[in-house]
Amino acid sequence: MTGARRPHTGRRRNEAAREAILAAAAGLLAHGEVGISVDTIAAAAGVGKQTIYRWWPSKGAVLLEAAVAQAEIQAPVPDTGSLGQDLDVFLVATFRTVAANKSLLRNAMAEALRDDAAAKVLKEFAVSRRAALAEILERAQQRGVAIEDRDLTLDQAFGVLWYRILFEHDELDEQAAERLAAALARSAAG
Amino acid sequence: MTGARRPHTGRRRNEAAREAILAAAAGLLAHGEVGISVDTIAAAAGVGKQTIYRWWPSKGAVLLEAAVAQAEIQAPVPDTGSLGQDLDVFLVATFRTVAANKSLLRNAMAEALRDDAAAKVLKEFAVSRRAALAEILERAQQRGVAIEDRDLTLDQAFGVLWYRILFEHDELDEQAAERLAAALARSAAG
Amino acid sequence: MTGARRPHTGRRRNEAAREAILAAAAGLLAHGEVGISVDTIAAAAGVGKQTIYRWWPSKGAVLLEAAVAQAEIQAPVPDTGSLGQDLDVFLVATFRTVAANKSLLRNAMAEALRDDAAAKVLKEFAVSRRAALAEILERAQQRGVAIEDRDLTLDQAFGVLWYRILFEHDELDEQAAERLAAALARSAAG
Amino acid sequence: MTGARRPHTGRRRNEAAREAILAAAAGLLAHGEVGISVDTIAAAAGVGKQTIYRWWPSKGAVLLEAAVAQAEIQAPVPDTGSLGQDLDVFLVATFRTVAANKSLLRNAMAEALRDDAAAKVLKEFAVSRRAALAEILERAQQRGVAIEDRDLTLDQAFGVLWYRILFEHDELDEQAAERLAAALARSAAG
DNA sequence: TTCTAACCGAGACGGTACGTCCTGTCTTCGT
DNA sequence: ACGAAGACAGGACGTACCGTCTCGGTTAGAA
Repeated sequence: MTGARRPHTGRRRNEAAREAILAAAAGLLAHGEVGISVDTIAAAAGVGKQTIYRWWPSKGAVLLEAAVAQAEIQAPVPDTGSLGQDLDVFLVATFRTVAANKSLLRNAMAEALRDDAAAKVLKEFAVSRRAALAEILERAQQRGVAIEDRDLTLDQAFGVLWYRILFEHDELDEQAAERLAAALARSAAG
Repeated sequence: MTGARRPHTGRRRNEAAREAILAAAAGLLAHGEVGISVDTIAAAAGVGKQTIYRWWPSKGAVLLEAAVAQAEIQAPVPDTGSLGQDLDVFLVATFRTVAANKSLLRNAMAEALRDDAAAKVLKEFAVSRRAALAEILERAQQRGVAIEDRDLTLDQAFGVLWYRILFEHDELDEQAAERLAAALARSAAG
Repeated sequence: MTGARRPHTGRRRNEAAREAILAAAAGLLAHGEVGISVDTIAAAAGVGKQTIYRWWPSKGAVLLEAAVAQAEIQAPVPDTGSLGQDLDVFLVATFRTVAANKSLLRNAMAEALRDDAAAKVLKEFAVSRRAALAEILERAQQRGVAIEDRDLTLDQAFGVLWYRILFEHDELDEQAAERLAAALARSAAG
Repeated sequence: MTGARRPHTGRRRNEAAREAILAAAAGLLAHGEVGISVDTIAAAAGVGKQTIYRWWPSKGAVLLEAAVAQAEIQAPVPDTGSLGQDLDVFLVATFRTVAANKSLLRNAMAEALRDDAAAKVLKEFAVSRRAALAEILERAQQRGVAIEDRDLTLDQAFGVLWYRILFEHDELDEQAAERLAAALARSAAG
């Protein structure tokens, strides 16, 4: 990765360097490494360490930004007209993405637990994901479906997700997503 | 803490030293410290570093064992004859203990994500807590209550718990426990 | 000593740090300490331990370099026209310097016996001192004085010196130097 | 070496254990090892560490005693009636023994430089060797040979010996011994 | 056009923690 | 009382990493 010679951009920020850093970080995170060091990221990106610290406040912040950028789910919020189906589509897509980025997300959480700047990024990510699911519930309510406890429903969805990411005791496959969707539909619109 | 002179026990393991180490580790964990070092633990316990490494494979393993020992919930599995009530009692007690040990559990997870030995201890802890809740559901089934998906119900309970421990976006109070208990009762015995 | 703030030198080696390390090491050596630790040197020099290990292969190598730099005798090779007088002047000066640095030299030898890198430095020092004395003998030969066995004469001079440094059974004063000079003159130019 | 089962001797000191310790220490010393630890000696001797510390004040003391016992030269003080011949015989025998135990003696000196108890043993050894050579000179004097400076002559002999042991710049063979003997004869009885 | 300020790769630096090794002491259990 | 075994407190070792700093070089845009 070091080989990619980037042209200097004079006194403007070098966007290519920024991308190389995030790419290198994402690569190391996804690879499941545990002790990722700044030197390693810098070397993998072919970048000086200072270039990292010029733009991010700490190692954790870089890793988190890389993780979030990587895990950013393309899954658009579905709108099938049925709460059950919306939940199912959303969760199946979410589980799929998460399963593909599991070690990255575990690493992200590990960083967030030690680094406030990283925690902030992870929380923003979580908030944006919650908003997507909240929209689905919101629409159902507007259609007249009674939702018992919206926040708790969101916690249950993402709680199960993160619990399985972190404890690895059970699968993160399509079937798991569908069962969770069904349970949430029962519980929310009890 | 260093002052506590312990009698040597010759060529048998010194149980007092073991306890001093776990107590020191638990104290530091509970205090919410983030960068707990082995030297700090050793100094606080009045112990040589080697005595820690003689009995635990890594720093994470000590911290986890200390955390688990500390968080080990006394809450006996309730048996009120009603699933809803059992869930309520169990979760209220669990939330209370967890709230009192939140930073300890966050630290524990941080260690577990970096250290396999620590992860093992945390998983054993999780398994034992799941077993307690599983017993409640089991008894309900034996009383004829139809439980839709037992494992998923357990994941929902502990998922919400850990999600709130780690993301700190919402309370871990009695009311939250009761709302979760109600939702689980609806969802499980739909 | 720690207080002496040194300016950073960017990516070039910081010569001031190098000197601070050698000065700190020499200070500890001269003080007659026996168990000099790298941490102690680093602390005394106001330097990180890694800065020592970046430039020296081992503790012994630093200590030896410091010892040699310190003991490097200013005594210029005398040229009085008489072998006996040259020997006398050289040995008196050498004995004086050695006596003033005895514990430093003992420490240096202790390191050299345990550390190959240190041994190398000590040997280079010994070679340079031998060369100085050899020059005196050489000049005497050119003047027509018959030297029986030059290498052995050198060994006798430095042998007596080190023997007294290490075994401390006898003085290293001016009188001793003069008696040795006389004996060597007798023996060499027998 | 551990295998050699020794019978317990009840409450009397076990002489076999003492010998096993010295033998193990001598073995390690002769082998040229540099970082000889007490555990290593104890294990090689099939002995508990405490058994070593019960009888010797420090690691260095054991090693030195072992070294001295090993190097103890059998060479009886010769009495040929001629100073030159006596010196020759004595030094040739001494050099031979020393050459065979060089790394042992280097190790011994390394210990002595760090351990006072060891230094004491080494000095006693040196004194006894000096006494042997002094006897030769004494007898020559009684025969009417004028000895210029007896102590210095002793220093020259043992100085050259130790200098070559420690700096390893030249041989310790028979020829070296003979040349030294000749030089000393010239120098002493100038 | 020249100057200068911000960027970049590189890597040394002070400092903290790691996990290992060793010393000399202490205690148990067996002879 | 002694011996084998080995845990213990303490402390040094050499390595890894963090975040800061400076160097020497490049380029964009202000003077």
